[in-house]
Amino acid sequence: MSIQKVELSGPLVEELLPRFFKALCDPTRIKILKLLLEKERNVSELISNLGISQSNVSNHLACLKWCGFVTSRKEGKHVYYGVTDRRIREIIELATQVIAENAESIYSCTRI
Amino acid sequence: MSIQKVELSGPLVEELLPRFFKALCDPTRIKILKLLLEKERNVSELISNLGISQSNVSNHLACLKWCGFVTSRKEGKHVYYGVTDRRIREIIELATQVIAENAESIYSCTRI
DNA sequence: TTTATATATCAAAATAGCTAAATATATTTA
DNA sequence: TAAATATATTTAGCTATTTTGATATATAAA
Repeated sequence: MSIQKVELSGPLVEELLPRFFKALCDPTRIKILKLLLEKERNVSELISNLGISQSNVSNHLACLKWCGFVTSRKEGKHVYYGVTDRRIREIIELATQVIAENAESIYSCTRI
Repeated sequence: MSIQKVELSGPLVEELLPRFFKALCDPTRIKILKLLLEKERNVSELISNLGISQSNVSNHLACLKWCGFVTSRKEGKHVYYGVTDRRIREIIELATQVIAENAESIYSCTRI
């Protein structure tokens, strides 16, 4: 696994960054990520934890997997999902810190 | 400036995290943030850099300011905006690293 | 104080994303 | 192999967000 050269500017990154964060801006996907940051879980476990429809969970998982947030492995009838990239956790932790200091204004923001 | 105690779980964070990332999931807002990470700029400078309507820029700035991503100061007729919280840069840099390693899949994702 | 410039706000049209139901596929068990 | 279980995909309706145009406000210059 070689270290990638990261180009912080340029059209590619400007197009992909919003797509990346789009994966994080849905309440259901955040709940899924937090459950998967605790431990690996299969789809059924996620469904019962979240209390939402199976197709909804699968759709969100497909999105998270496609964009590299989670990985999956098949075990019999079940498919287990997990968060492998430690930077996902870091990003969520940093965001949580900023939120802690701006909670009221973020909560009251009607523009978003 | 005291260190905040960050509660990583709980309903508050689960509600506010998606709102926080919503601010980052729009292409125009990302472009604005990247311009402001370079240096402080006023609204007119942002308009000419982005090539979009004035009301659009102002709307996005209102959103970014409300949620604590940017700060503003008035100087005569102009209003200058800037990014003060270093963690905003860190979050975008971490995301850029992950993107660099998943560029193709993120680019091809039709679910988002 | 009138005019021009800079920025903000609001509402409506256009667009994008989420949810759920139906259906498809794959694996296990009977 | 048939039935049951687990997960994935597709589509359509619904909802939320973005953009734009019109209008408002505030400052500076004439």
